[in-house]
Amino acid sequence: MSEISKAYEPQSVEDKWYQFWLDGKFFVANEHSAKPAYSIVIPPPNVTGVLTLGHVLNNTIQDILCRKARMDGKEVLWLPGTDHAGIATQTVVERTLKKSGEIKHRDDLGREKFLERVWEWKEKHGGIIIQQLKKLGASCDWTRERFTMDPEYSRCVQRVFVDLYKKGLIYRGKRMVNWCPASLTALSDEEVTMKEQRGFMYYFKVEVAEAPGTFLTIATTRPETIPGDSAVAVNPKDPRYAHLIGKHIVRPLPVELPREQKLIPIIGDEHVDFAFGTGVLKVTPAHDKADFEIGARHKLAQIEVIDAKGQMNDAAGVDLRGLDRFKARKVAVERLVALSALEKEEPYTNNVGYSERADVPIEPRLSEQWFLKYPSVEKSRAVVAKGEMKFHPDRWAKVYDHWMGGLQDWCVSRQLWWGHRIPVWSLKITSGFWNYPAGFGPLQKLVAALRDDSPPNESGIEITLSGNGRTSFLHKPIENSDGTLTLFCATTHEEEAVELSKLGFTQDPDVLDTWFSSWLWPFATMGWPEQTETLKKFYPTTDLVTGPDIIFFWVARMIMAGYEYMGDPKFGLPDAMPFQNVYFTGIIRDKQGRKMSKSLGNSPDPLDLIAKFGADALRFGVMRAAPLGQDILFDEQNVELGRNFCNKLWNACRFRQMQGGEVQSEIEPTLLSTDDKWILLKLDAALREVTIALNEYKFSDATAVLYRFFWSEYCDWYVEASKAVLSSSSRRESAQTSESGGESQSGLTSAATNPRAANTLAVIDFVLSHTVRMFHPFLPFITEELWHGMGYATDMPENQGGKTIMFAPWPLPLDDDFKGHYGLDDCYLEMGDTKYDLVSQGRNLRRAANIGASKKIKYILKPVTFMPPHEVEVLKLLLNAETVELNADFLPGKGTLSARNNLGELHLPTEGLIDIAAEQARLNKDLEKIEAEIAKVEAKLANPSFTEKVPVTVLQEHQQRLAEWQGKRDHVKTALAALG
RNA sequence: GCGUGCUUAGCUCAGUGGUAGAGCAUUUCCUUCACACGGAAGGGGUCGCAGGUUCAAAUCCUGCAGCGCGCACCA
Repeated sequence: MSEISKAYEPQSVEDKWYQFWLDGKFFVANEHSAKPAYSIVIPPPNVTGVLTLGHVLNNTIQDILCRKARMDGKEVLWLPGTDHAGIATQTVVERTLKKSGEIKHRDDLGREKFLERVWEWKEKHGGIIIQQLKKLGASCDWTRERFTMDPEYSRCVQRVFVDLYKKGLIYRGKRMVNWCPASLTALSDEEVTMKEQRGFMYYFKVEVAEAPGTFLTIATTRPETIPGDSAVAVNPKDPRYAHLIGKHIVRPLPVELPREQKLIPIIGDEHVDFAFGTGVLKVTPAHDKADFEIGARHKLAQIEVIDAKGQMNDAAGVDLRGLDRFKARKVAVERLVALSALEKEEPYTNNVGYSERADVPIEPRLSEQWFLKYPSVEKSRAVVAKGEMKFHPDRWAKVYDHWMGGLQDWCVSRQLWWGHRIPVWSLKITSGFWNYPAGFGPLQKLVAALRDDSPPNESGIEITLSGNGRTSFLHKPIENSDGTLTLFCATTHEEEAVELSKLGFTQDPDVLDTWFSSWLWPFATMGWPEQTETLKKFYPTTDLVTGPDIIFFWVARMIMAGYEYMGDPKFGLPDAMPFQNVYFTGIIRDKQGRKMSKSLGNSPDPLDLIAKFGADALRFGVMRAAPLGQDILFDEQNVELGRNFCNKLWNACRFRQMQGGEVQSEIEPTLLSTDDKWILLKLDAALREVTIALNEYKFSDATAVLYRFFWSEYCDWYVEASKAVLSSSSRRESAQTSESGGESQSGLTSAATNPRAANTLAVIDFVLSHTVRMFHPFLPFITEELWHGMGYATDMPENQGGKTIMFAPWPLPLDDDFKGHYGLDDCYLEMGDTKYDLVSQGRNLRRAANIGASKKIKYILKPVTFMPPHEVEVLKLLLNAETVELNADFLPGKGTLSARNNLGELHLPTEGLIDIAAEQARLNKDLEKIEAEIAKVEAKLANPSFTEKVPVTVLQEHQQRLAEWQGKRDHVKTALAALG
């Protein structure tokens, strides 16, 4: 702050200090530190993503928590990193390559070449979001940055997969999965969102084969799947249809098939709701989850009619073959009409599952995938239910519990290339396999293992093929329908993989769901499975800050992984749970309440906002608008307000700079004014409130307190009042040039020679140095600049604020000793408040008298008790008065406006300048209000049950209030009378 | 259907039993020597609706309505 600009310019400050923090290694966590640990792992953003306002919200909160923890003397680890985001990243790269005309399909490049391109893309774009987080001021330990596809991290993923496979928790199965026809991969249930869709319900009739002339009517929304129907189901209790069970109907499609090939049975199944539709359900086991289960119960054929791309296949018949499923729906309806089978169609709205990522309807599809039965479910559920791990706001605990209570196995395989390839190798064998010549080392072992019919555990056995201590896990062979066997072997070891390949095994082509890697994040980033010092020091982490939209995707799964892998006693950790507190942010929306989205274009670029207003302003604006647990409607005005606040802080410090004088000198108790005591007590209150708000994760409350304290209390009242001291002292010595080196630009200062002024500056320094520290977690850049610029760093020990405000101690509320020593009695709060209230009233009189704000005027004060000259000086200054004349016997004449409170009466003679009628109207309005209040309180006090039952303090309060209102009424009446 | 949150000033939101608050917007005045990214003074609300508990309800209870979110889902 050598040159003090009139307005704060964040651009010239922010990059400088960020580099300073990096150079000083202030973000680096020391796992050997004796300080208590505080840790957060970042929710890893998509490596090729860019910063959004959601990230700003999320990471500002984490940064506030970390910076506060550092100031509290904790050893802080904020562990950053990025996520490989399988589908999203692969899709982006694929689309880019297609756009450039380089490929038509990723097959044109092949797996390896394609992956090379994705890595190139990652190298090019991967750093962007990290750089953006730095712009925001994030105090992450960048030396520990991790990526979910780092070699060490990938090994963790493999290790966990193989371990769960060995435990029998991961299995392969042909099941109905959520298939995304756009991304051509299976998805987990969590990646499907239900959307309302307007369509039609089609009613078509079918003939009962055994009873010609008898027809059933079937209602369906998906007539294109008729060729895939292998039964018609009715409820066995349905009297309309029960007698038909066991008979057959003739399926209308495909039309070209002979009648006998289209006969499908009528079955009875409790699943059918006979109140819905016609009570007759077409069963398509290959294309509907519920139908699949009915099919399984009744051993129905699974007829696939839709392929992976969502197009009809040959089995759908000549009419539909090759058509997209939605086009096929129209054609199927046309065919039904042509057959006179369609009875009616009605507009119908139903919910359809959409792929969250690709935004296309999911196609339920039979396919072979890897599934996981979740581990450590009970512990994970209990820890939250019992409140050992706390969710904020806690209602999310219920959501979590509900989900944990209805867990479905997790489909973890994805038909993608970008991700962690599944570490399972398979080989289809025939009987000839058993006759391999003996002595062919590894193979013999394998054969021997298999011949030993009864593997030691149910799911498989551990073997070594490479012979160097590495092992693989050989799963129990799976029998195929053609009599062959498929062997599955899982390993984390390269050498074993080589051996397996030699034997003809091939690795599963699929990769794992991205969340299968990120659920290990809290410990895989800290060196697991080694027993690292980092894990010992920083696990379990303290807080997790994330959005509720990923509570199932990520939070719940991390808890389970934590228990499954960190529960091992060898770690000697106090607890296996990955974090002690989870703070769920709101979701950022635009000011119309819509979600931020690229297609709507309503998502401002945080970097633009930083460039325009500064990072501190963005942080403050977002924090101020983000109450606990509520969605945030974002408006650029919030950021503007943040900038204004920074500017206010800047200028308040600038004002102090201009006074010169010694920095942070001792405060002399005997010289403290009521204003000094008032602001010190207000500071004390603010410190308490902010500390409490932060402990409760109430960031918007905290910013509101900062704003109120600094702007409304410190700047609006204290600084203005302090000018009475600083300027009167200068007036007394007005002829003198300041001795403090020409710094007295404003002409206010002469602190060096005036002890009162010097003491005021000491109070200002005390307040500012506390304020700047209290603001630092929220506004890291400007506070670091001021900390050094104001000279507050100089007296501090090197590691406690001397070098950087980051390690300056968090300001504690004033203790009783301090208050006693400086005479900070609570009565000064009221004295200040009353004085400032009288000032406000006095200014109001000026308005009522239509006197311009800059005109110096004369007030007469009739004080209730003795009024020290200094207080009169303050009043004079705050009222912008030429004089405030003390007159205990003043009797207001006509045209004199008056205000009063407990301090006394303030009179403003107007010499007929006022609009009498307007003033009367104003006073009458006041009077009305006052009398209404008096009536209310009197009514209460007149009620015996009130006076009998109410606590004494409340009673007294009401009595006092009545007296106050009565006093006001008398005053207004007098004023009215004075007007004539 | 189940769960959950919201409904308070024109807007965005605080306020969990005892005198209705903030910021923005708005009106008027002021470019007074920290700040016009500023200062001063105003105006503006029967706290979604209906009951109940209580001396006392924006606040607690019940019901209803509207908006949002999550989960489940009937073809």
